[in-house]
Parts: sequence; C-alpha cells; structure tokens
Amino acid sequence: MLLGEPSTDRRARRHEATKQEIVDAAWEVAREKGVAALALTDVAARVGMRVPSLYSYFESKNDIYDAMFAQGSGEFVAFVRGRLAELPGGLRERLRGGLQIYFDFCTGDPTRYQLLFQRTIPNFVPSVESYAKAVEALRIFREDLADHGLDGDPADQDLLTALGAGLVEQQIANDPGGDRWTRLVDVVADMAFDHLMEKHGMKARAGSSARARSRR
Amino acid sequence: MLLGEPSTDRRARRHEATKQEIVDAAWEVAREKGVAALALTDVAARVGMRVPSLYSYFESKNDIYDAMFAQGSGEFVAFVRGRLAELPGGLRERLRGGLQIYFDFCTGDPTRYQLLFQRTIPNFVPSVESYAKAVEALRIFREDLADHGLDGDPADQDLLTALGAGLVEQQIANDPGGDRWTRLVDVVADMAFDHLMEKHGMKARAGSSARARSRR
DNA sequence: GTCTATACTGTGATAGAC
DNA sequence: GTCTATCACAGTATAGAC
Repeated sequence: MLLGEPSTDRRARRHEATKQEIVDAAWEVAREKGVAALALTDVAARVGMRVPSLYSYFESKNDIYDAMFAQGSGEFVAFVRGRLAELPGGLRERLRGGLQIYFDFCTGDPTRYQLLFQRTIPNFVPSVESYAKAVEALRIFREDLADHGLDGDPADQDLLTALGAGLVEQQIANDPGGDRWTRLVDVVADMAFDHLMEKHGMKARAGSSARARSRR
Repeated sequence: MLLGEPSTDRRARRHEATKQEIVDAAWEVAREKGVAALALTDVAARVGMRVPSLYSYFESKNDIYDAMFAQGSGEFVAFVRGRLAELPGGLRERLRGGLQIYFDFCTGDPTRYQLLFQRTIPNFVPSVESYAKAVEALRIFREDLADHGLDGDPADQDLLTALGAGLVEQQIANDPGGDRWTRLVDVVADMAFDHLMEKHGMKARAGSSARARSRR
C-alpha cells in the first residue's frame, strides 16, 4: 500500500515515542520507590494513563523491566566506549581507568545497577537481546586489556570483574553517597596490576612503581 | 501468681516453638521462590494454618523477614567463630581463611546471602537488634586480623570486605553452583596479603612467598 | 491503534466471631 | 488462638468506545 505507508510510519514512530515515555516514567518511579517495588499504577499516572492502557505498549510488567534493562545496557556500552577512548595507554592506566569506569557507571545510578547487575527482581529475567548488550560491554573491556598486553587467561577477567563488583557493592550498600570505597579504586587496581605482572612474569615500566602510585 | 506461672511458661515456650516453625517454613519457601517473592499464603500452608493466623505470631511480613534476618545473622556469627578457631596462625593463613569463611558462608546459601547482605527486599530494613548481630561478625574478623599483626587502618578492613563481596557476588550471580570464582579465593587473598605487607612495610616470613603459594 | 471500564486473581493486612 | 469474612491494592485480561 503506497498511500498507507507514510501514515503507519508516523504512527509507528509515535508508538515508539510513547513507549519511551513510559520507560522514562518507570525509571523515575523506580528511583523513588526502588526497582523491585515498581508499581504500574504510579507509572501510568505519571504518563497520564490508566494502568490497562500500558498494555497497549508492553505485554507485561516484566516487558517494561526488559525495556529498562535494554536501555541501561545501551547506556553501559556507550559509557564504557566513551570513557575508554580517553584513557592513557599503559596497562596500569587501562586497569585503573577500566575499574574506575565500571565503578562510576554503577555508583552513578544505584537503581540502574540493581536492575542490570544485581537482578533481584522476582520472576524477571532479561531477554537474550537485552542481555547481549550487557555482555558486549564486558567484551569491550576484555579486548581493551588484550590490546594493552594482557591476553588470554579468563581467570584474569574473572579476577577483575570480582574486584569491580566488590568495590561497587560495598560502596552502594554500606556508604551510599560517600567515598569509603571510591578511595580504594586506584589502590585495588594497582594491587591487581602488581599481581598480574608477577603472575605473567612481566616487568612494570620504569616510573610506574606500584608503591609510589598507590600511596596518597 | 504462683500457680499461673508454670502454665504461662509452657504456653510461652509453645508460642516460641510455633514462631520458629513459621520461620523455618518461610526459609523453605524463600529458597524455592526467591526471598523477594516470599508469599505468606505458602508459609501458612506449610505450617497448616491460614494466613491471618500468622499474625498471632508476627506483626507483619517484615517482622517475619526480621526473624529470618536475626537467625541468619546468628548463623553467620557461629559459622565465623567456629571456622576461625580452626585456622593456622600466620597472617597469610588468617587472610586466606577469613576470605574463605566468608565466601563459603555466602555461597553456601544464596537465599540467605540475599536477605542478609544484598538487602534488596522492598520496604524491609532489619531491626537494630538483628543488624547488630551481623555487625558483630565483622568485628570478630577485624579483631582476629588485629591479633595477627594487622592493626588499625579501617581502609584495610574495607579493602578486604570488598574483595570478599566481589568474589561472592560474581560466583552467585554468574556461575551458581560452579567454581569460577571459588578458585580465585586464595589467589585474591594472597594478592591482598602482598599488598598489605608492602603497604605497611612488613616482611613476609620465610617459606610463605606469595608467588609460590598462589600458584596451583 | 489508542484508551477506558470492568472484572478476575492473588497478596498483605485487619476485624470480629467462635 | 484460630478461623471466616472482608478490605485495599497489586498485575493481568478482555470487551468495547473512539
């Protein structure tokens, strides 16, 4: 249908815009009441609808969670890409920077962190497409480390993700808004750097001694 | 009332026994459906009651959560005390052992871990008494480290809790039932040991080189 | 396609009868 | 102490107005 297409196109665009409005409203409510306590009543009210109307745009509440998850994962990838590009080139700096990037992204929005990484919402499992995006960011990190001399061992990646996850979780859970664990990001990164250098029998370049740098 | 007391005593004991029955049932349901999705309907059915009857024993659902939290914290303290007592005496061994104890306790029951340490249940905050128990276990850890030569700096404690939290979270979230991060517990402990020795200008005792031990 | 009214189910909570 | 009955409020499903 030649005449029908532009019209359905506009309609589709409007449809997508409204979906986005709903997702934005859902984020607002989630930040106020906690992700797990998200209520569709509040979401509907915020976009000027009744609850059942939301079902014209999403199949279920979990479908809304999934859209939020997908958006958050997209933000994660963009954030990582952008900040990684600005880092200086040495492996030590990549480790410090990488850990800092992950830490900043997570603590910058604890609600988003809970949805994306803690995943404690009952009965919610992200769709494969949404989850793939989150995995992509980890791939970017891994390839960046490989580009800077740390290749191969998956255990190294596991070690680093654990370090990042621990700093983030403690900061959010036990000192929200503070900096008790923020101050340890560089310390932990240097500690990991030293460990990895020794493990792989590599030598740190002159002028980047771990002790000199991790003291503050 | 001399004659009344034994009777009320028996009644009180029976009351406490029933409360414990309810809490046990709540744990079972929580492990099956997830803590956050705990439904009183299931709990009541499991102890052969109707939902309203539960309110003779607990004031609210959160009150049940709190009883679960208190019990879990008690288990934590007992677990830590028992396993710490069996550890060999060097600081390196205390660090390894301490991290392993925390890791084992958490991964041994992810449901309990979520309630005690993640605390993502909407609108639930543990009572001060229940929370105090959990804090006591951390104090035990800290004093143990102090007894073995690591005194003072709170940042050291924060560093170690972050390491433990990270290993646990990654293991539970990304490899439940597996051992991807279990294998890293000793590696991380040794890494921290080396870092702390260097930071405080201490020397590792002969025969306990970090590299020799963390290789497996 | 979009939205609403209505209704159904399930859950936490409360009141009152026995 | 335990029940029935009931309330308030979720998320969900459907029929129908526009």
